Amino acid sequence: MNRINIPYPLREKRTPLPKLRMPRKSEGRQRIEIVRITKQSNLSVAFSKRRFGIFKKASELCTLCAAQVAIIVFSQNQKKVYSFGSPSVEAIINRFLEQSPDPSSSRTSQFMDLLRNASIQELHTRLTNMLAQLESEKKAGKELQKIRKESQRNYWWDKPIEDLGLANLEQLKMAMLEMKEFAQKQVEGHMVEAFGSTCVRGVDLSTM
Amino acid sequence: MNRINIPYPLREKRTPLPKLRMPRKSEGRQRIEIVRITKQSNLSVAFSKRRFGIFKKASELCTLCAAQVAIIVFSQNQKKVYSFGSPSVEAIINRFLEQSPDPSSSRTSQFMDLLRNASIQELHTRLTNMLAQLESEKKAGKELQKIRKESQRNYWWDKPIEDLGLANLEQLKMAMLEMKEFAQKQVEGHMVEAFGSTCVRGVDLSTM
DNA sequence: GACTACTTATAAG
DNA sequence: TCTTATAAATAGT
Repeated sequence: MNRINIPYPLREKRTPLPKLRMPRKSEGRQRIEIVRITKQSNLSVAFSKRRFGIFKKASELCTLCAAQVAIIVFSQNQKKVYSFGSPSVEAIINRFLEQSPDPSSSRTSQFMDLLRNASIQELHTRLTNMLAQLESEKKAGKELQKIRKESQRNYWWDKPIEDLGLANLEQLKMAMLEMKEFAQKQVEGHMVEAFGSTCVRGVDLSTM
Repeated sequence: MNRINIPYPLREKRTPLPKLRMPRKSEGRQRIEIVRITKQSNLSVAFSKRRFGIFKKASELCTLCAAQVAIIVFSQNQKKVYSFGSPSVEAIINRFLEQSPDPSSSRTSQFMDLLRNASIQELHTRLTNMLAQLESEKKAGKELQKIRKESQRNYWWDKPIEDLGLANLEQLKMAMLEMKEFAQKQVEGHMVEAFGSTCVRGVDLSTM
């Protein structure tokens, strides 16, 4: 990792004898699209490597910045759980849950809670997934619709993206409309705040 | 990031006129020890960058490997909490704690009710009005925006909710428009369903 | 809030 | 697993 990385074309020039130059032993790391990996073997190795990478990064963040971090990862089939926590997953979960705001009966508050905790990221992630899924499905020319037992489902946002149906998409649309409302509320709140009034707690929206 | 990285010594050789060669603009990234950063300013920026990096990695892991990930980060002074969750932090925490799902009290259930109770017509009307208002607010608020201490934040999702500025709301709006467009396309058109996956609950915990 | 030149992560094999 | 070549993250400016 620490060796000087000489681009191949340049290195090639430094090799006088074409016959002697080493053939590429590998194409090296290739850029990949952030789309569901289809090949199971690739998925497994990527999952391991990346999970490890994230945990390592988290560990570094804790040390470098005196932060407290908890990470929970469910594998694809949800058979396994991997976790990282400093000082401990449970301690951090408790802290996180403690500072949960009281449930409110107002629609806006409910929605704010949702947004605060997950929704933008969640929806965005799902959107990305859906687009990717749609593209690949188009490419593959598949249009098979499986009949499934909807009855055993819970809520659509708890399901894998590929399980979303038309009715669910309508709900998604409505959810997004609600988000717009939320945005407007924020603008209003922003204006108010600028004039000296305040509110609110310090939990933020999750990232994309 | 994607540009070819030509090692400086080589690039220098390719520059015939010494006078014209660019002086090093920076030392570039330096290796650091994974030890608590003492300088507060450095710590802050490192915290932001790395936190973002981890969340991004987590997001990628979710998409690439169909994993479910939750991350909670308490900042150094523990004044702020940052979280990432796909599908949601709470859903994953619940799974992690192996709590029995209680649909009637969950946020997703609240959200479901919220969606059920709203009429599309109503939301559309309100949406139209809100968009118009948002536009005008955006222009009118530019001045106020400047006055606020937006100083060195990078991404809106890094901010506590009360700090969302108009520009950030614009991004939020864009994200929502994006999702809305997609949802409508899907509703009007076709939805591709794939394989039926089932909800299993994780059992054995393993840690890194 | 952008850059640059590094270090680090990782896709392929 | 292990290596290689490249993509991506990021320390310092």
